[in-house]
Amino acid sequence: MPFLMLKDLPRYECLLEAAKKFPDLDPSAAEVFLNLLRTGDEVFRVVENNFTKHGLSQGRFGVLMLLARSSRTEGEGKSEATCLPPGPLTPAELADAAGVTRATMTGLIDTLERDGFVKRESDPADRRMMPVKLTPKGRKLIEDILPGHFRIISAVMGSLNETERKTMVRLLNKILQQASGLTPSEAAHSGHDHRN
Amino acid sequence: MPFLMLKDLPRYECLLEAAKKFPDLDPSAAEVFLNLLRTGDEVFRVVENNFTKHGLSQGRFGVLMLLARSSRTEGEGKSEATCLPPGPLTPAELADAAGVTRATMTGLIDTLERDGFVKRESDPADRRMMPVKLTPKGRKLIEDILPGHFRIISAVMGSLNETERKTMVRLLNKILQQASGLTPSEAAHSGHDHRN
DNA sequence: CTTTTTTAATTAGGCGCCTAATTGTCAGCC
DNA sequence: GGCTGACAATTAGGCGCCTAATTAAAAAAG
Repeated sequence: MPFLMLKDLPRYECLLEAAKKFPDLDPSAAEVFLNLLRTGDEVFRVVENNFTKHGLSQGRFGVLMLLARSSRTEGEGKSEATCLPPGPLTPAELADAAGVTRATMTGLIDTLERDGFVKRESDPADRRMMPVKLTPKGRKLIEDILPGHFRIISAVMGSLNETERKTMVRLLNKILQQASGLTPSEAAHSGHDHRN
Repeated sequence: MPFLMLKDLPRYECLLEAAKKFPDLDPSAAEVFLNLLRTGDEVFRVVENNFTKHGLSQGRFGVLMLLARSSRTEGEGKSEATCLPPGPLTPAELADAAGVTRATMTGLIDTLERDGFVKRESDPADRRMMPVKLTPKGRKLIEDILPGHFRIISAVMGSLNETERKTMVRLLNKILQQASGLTPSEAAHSGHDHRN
């Protein structure tokens, strides 16, 4: 999540000091904000670092995961373990599930296909569709990576007990809810909507 | 923090189910992990969205902030409100403070200078140095953006009370500590950094 | 049936981030 | 003096992400 966050966060006293010049600055809110992005960045780097060893990135890994989750239940009736519909997925479905644009997904699939991890097929029923399938090589890669990936996640969260984990999830979701309400382009100011 | 995280996180039951196939998967750890990255991503998008309206990005904003914090105290003795040494900063100092490589910083300064927000100067004492200074235009931009930026942060964190904010910061720091120990540069013994 | 609209995927072009290699400068040592 | 190593900044090339424009095909409207 390379987003240029400060390596060394300002101390809380600095935020208090800065708030004197900026009445809109809420020191404790800013502190949570900075720590959230800083920690997210660091955790992101740790897992991405692991992917790099296998020639992947977070984005490429995400695509393979979605495909693996989808195709694991192929032929079986339900998708209990994957919570995803079975069968190959289209670039549009992958983009929506991953939260990136379709143009971005095209690029990801391009390189994944070039490296032999996935394969584009054609849908006879609708020739606009280009369903994507995992190749055996891609399946092997994801299965090789996953155990280590899970161990890393477990290690990173290892200092939190179950109660703390529940608390984290609850508070993160509160923030996510608030942020999601502000995502649609210009809901910037608190409460005022001046669209023409 | 565009890192391709799942738009809809797997439900906890799905993680439990998946753990049957992967003994290394710790469901509650994975849940915190997914929520952390998802929330970080969303918050990142909200603030970045605001920057975009002013023709900035998170990275460009970060550089301007560092320069503003540094130059605000120029001439005065201390840097209480900024916690940064006064005067212009070199690309290397900016890169270290921002947590990006020097090559990345060169690119950021390139576009910021092209747009007239900063200016490269030359250091007569050491001609390798190219200290960067904020232009009046750059200073005006950052001062125009900051109030809205602070209001957005305040709004995003608005649903957390002071106790919850303290808890978040404490738990995030626990995670950050663990994660920092797993980054390769410091993870190896002796903490020496061979980058560059 | 033909035209228009919608939709899937891609292309084109830009920025931010990276690593590796390069250029220019300083500093130490013969 | 001249050589060598360290360091600042940059360049070159790649990936991931974006928006806007394009192409092709299906669906809807006349």
